[in-house]
Amino acid sequence: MSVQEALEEIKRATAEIIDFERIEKLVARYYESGEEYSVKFGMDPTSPDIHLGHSVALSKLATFQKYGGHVQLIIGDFTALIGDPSGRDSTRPMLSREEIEKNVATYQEQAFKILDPKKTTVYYNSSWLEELGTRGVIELTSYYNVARMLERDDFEKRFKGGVPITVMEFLYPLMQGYDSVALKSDIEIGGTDQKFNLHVGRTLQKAYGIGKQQAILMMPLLVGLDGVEKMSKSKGNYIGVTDEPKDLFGKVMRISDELMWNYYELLSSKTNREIEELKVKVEAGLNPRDVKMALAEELVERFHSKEDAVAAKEAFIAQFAKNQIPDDIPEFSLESGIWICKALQECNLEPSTSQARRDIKQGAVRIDQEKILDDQLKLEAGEYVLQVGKRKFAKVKVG
RNA sequence: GGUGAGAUACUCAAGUGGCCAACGAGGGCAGACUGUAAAUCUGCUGGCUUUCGCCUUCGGAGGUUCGAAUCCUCCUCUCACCA
Repeated sequence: MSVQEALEEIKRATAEIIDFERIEKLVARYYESGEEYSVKFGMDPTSPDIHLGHSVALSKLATFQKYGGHVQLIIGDFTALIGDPSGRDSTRPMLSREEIEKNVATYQEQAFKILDPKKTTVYYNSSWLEELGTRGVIELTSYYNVARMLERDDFEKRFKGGVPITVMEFLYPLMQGYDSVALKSDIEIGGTDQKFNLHVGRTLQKAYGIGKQQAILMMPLLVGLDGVEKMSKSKGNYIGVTDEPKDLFGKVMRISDELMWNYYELLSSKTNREIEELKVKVEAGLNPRDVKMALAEELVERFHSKEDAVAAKEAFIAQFAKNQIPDDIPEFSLESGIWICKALQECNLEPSTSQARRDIKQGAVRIDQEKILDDQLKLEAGEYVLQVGKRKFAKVKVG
């Protein structure tokens, strides 16, 4: 792979790059002399739930690792105590030590499913921020002024809107920036929402005179399953990295064809050339479904295993292409003569008997593949497979 | 602190005494069509096996009334303007 191609891949799907010339030089130098450069990425262990959106930056880091980048993975255990104000309309609640430590463990585990451990060094920013001391903090704060701090979008909105901003929150970007000073990072990656913080790192590197300024590479926010809003837990449009293989596979299959390419660029480890080839094939008549399946398979393999990926794919084809009943469905024992609506509720297929009635009327309920329309039906002794819609199944033993 | 406006289901938002389990939109679920895609069309979207019935719900607590989401009182919270 040529330097040019490597750079193209680094640039792929980025939202914005500051000082790309520097990245060009670093990569070129690696190709000439094999000398590595450092790529910094900070993870704030503030939430226990990680979804694909969080893995976008990690995927980009993995790309850098292919082309001479050594990753500085910073666990923001100290800054998590403060809470990143980015994109927030109010002060973040502080987390306890225990919560943070628990999150750190999950984050690290997930990160190394994507990153090459041989080309990664993990740092805890408490290790230098804690010993900075009051004197150090005061020095740090002298390098930035209030007007510039208030320029940032979210602060400006809050300030104008009369929503309180604590002085502590001013410290957050300074400390994240100081990480870049401490580690003398060459490049830093972050989401577009990190723009301000990333710039502070650049500014501080200059102020402290470490002899270089980091290039900045910003990744766009991943769009969720609905294809509109950014992926987030609270919107319910997320794909969790700890989702079961089948769920993960199924969720990826539910994204639109358009969005699929976006996911490919942001998440897949495929090269630009490979992705281009896929696009050409689809143009030529290949069913986009098959391309989507390949993506689903890749992601399941990344977060679980090769075997899980193959199994998930087979199960998917059996269930949806061949209309077979999946084999790992939950089983329940029920009493003879139970009302069908009650049974559906008992098996967690329906939230209420009222909802069950409505679904039966609409022909959404099947017993052993046979559609039923009688909402007064009672189940006699025997074994049945109950189904609601295309995705919800339960095996029941009546009697 | 003063004045005014507001709080309705997952979200936005109608409704100002009975026709209200509550218009409409979005979202969600389901059906048709499909590739579990998108788009489109259709239905549903509080609970309860007496389902043209019963019960609970319109910020909270009381009250008026045969009857209240709607009127009155107090409370809580949000927003706007003024100071």
